[in-house]
Amino acid sequence: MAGRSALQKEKTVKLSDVARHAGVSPMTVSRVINGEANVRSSTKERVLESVAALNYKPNLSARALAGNRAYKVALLYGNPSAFYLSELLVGALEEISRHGHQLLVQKVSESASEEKVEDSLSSLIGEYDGVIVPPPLSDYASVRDFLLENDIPAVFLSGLSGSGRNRKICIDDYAAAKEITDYLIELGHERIGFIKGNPNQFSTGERLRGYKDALAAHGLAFDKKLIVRGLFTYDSGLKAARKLLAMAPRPTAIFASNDDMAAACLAVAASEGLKVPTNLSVVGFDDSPLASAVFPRLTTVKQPLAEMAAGAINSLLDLIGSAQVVGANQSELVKMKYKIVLGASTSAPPASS
Amino acid sequence: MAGRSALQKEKTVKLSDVARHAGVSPMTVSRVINGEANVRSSTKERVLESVAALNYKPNLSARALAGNRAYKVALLYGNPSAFYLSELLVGALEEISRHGHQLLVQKVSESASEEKVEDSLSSLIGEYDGVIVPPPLSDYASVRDFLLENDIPAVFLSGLSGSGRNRKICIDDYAAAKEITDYLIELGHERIGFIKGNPNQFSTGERLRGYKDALAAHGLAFDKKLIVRGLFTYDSGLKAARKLLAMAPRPTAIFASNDDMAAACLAVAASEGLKVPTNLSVVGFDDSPLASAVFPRLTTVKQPLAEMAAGAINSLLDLIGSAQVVGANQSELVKMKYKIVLGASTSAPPASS
DNA sequence: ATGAAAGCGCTAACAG
DNA sequence: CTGTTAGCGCTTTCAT
Repeated sequence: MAGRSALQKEKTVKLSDVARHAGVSPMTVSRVINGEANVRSSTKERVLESVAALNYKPNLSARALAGNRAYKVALLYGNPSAFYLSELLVGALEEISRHGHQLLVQKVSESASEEKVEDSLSSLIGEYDGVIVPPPLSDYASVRDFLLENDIPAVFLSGLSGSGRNRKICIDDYAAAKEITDYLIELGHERIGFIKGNPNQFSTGERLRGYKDALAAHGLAFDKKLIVRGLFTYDSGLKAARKLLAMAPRPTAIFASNDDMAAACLAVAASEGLKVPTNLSVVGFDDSPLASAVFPRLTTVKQPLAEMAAGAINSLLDLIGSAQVVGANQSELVKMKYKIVLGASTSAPPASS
Repeated sequence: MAGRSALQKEKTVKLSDVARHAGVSPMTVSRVINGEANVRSSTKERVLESVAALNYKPNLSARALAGNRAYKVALLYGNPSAFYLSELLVGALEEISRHGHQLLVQKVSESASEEKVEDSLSSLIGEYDGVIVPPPLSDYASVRDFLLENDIPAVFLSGLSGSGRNRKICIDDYAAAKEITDYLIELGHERIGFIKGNPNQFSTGERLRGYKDALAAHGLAFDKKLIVRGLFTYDSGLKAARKLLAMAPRPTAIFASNDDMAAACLAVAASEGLKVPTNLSVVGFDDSPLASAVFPRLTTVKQPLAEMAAGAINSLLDLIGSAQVVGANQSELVKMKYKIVLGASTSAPPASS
C-alpha cells in the first residue's frame, strides 16, 4: 500500500525502442543523442526522427550510472540574498533545462572561518559535474583553490578571476560605479559620500575605484572622510548614513554600494527631516526589488543577473565538455552589460551647495 | 582531454563493500539502509557499524534506476517572489538533505490560462516522487486536480486544501489578519482602509475576513468603500493607496494584504506629505526584507516560511512512504504559528480623528 | 530472516 | 562508421 513510486504512466520509451524503430543498434542511438562525431548524417537523421516519433527522453539515472557522470550542476549559495539568488535561479534553470542537466541549489555554510567552508565544499566532489559560484562565495580564495585543486569545473559570478577549469562572468563594477558617479557630478554634486560594501568582496574595491576615478576625472578633490564603511546590509547602511549625514558640511549626495544600504540612507534622511532628492541625492547598486519599493525610487545600477546565470550555465557545460553548447563564450572572463536605472532619488544639489 | 567527469577521487564505497565488511549479503545491507522490517536487530547493528566505518553513501542514480523511484522532490514555483522562494528553499534544502533525497526547483510557467499550467505540470510525471507547491500555484484548482488525478504526492503551502495524497500546511491567515486589525483598533483607529490581495488566492479572502471580523468584534461599522483592490504587487499597492488617501474623510490607517503593497502606501503617503505613523498608520503582511528596509519599519505578520517548508518536506516524505520520517505530522492540514511584528509604522490616530 | 539471480537503461571499451 | 559485450550500483523477485 504505502511506499513505491507514484509518478508513472505509460511505459517509458527507452534507448532500445528507439534503436529498433530506427533500425540501428542502441549504441548508435546513444552516439547520436550525445552528439558524438562518428555517425553518418543520414543515420543520424533517421535516429533523430525516431527519437521525435517515440518522444524518447533519456533516463538520467541510467545515464549517470553507466557513464559515471552526474548530469548535475550545483548552484552554490552562502549568504542567501533572496533577490540575487532568485534572479540567478530563473536564468540558470531556464538555460539548464535545455541541456538535459539538473540544477541543484547547494547551501554552503558560510561560517566565520574559511576552513569550514571547505568542509562543506568537499561534499560536492563526485556529486556534480560542475558548480556555479555567486558572491560572496566567489570571493573566497579558499573556495577557488579548493575547486581548482579538485579540478571541479566552476563558473564564478563576480568575485575572483577564473583560471584552469574556472571561468568568471561579471559586469564591469568599476565602469558602472564611475558612470553613476559621473552622473551625480554632472548633476552638480561636489561632496559625494560613499558607503563601501563588504571589504572581502572584489566588487567592493572596484566600485570605490570607480567613484574615485570619476571624481578625479572631473577635477574634484577626494575627501577621505566621505568614505565610510558598510557591509552591504541594511543595518550597516543605517550606521554609515548617520555618520555621513552628521558631517558638516553635509554631503549633498550619497553613493551606497548597494540598494539595501541606499534604502537605509533614505530612512536616515527621512528620520532627520531631509527630503530626497531635494536636500540629498542617493544612488544604490543592483536594482533589487527594494530599489523600486522605496520612496523615492532609487537611481541605481542594474546587473543582468538572469542572463549572467544563463551564461554561466553555458560556460560550465562547455567546460565540462558536455552537451553541444553552441554559442558558449570560451573566454576565461566575460563581462556583461550593466545599465544605469534613473530613479527619483537624484537631482541637482540644493542651491546653497 | 575534454569531456569526462571531473569530480571523483577515492574509489567509491559500494553496497557490496559494506556487505563484505559486515559479513552479510548485499541484500541485507540494502534492507537495513532502507529501513525494512525483516532484519534481526543484531545483524542490523553490525551493518550499521560497517556503513559508518566505511563511510558508505548510497548512489542515488543506481538506487533510482534499480528501484524505479526518483529520490527527488520538486519545489514548484510560478510567480517567483524572491523572498518567499528563498525562505522556502532554505528550510526545504536543510530538511531534505537529511533524508537522502534531492530537491529540485521546477519552474511552472504560469500563463494566463490554467490549461497551460497543466502542460508544464505534466513534465513532472515520473520525474519526481512528490512535489511541494507554494502559492500562487497552490491556489489553482487545476494544479490540485492534476496532482490528484496523477496520484502525485504533494504538499500545498497555503492555498487549496489537501486530500488524498495531498497535504496542506499554512498559517491561520484569518486569525493573523484579525489580530493585526485588532491592534489597529485598540490603537484608536476607526477608519481603516484595507487593500486586498490577488483575488485568486485563498489567503486573500481569509485576510479580508479577519479584518471584517475584527471590526465587528469591536462594534465598528464596516464601510465597503474602505476596501480596495490589490494584486500583491507594489504597483497595485500604489494605485490602491492613492485611492484610499484621496477619500474624505481619509482613513487613519491602512491594512495592506502584504508588505509590498504596504511599502507602496508609505511611498504614496510620503509623496502626499503625510507622515507615517503620525498622520497614517500602515500595516503589511509577510515580514519580507522590504518590511524592515522601508522607513518607518512596517508593523506586519511574520510567517515561519522556512519551518513551513521543512514541515512540507517531512509530510511529503511521509506521504511517499519513503524514509523513516519520525515526527511527521500526518494530518491533512497543519497550521503553523505566525507572529505579529511591531514596527514603527503604527501609532494612535491623529487627535482630530 | 537472509541470500542468489536477474536486470533497471544506459554507456565504455573494444571489436569490426 | 557501426555493433557487441560488459557492467555501472542498486533493488527487485524469488528462493531458502
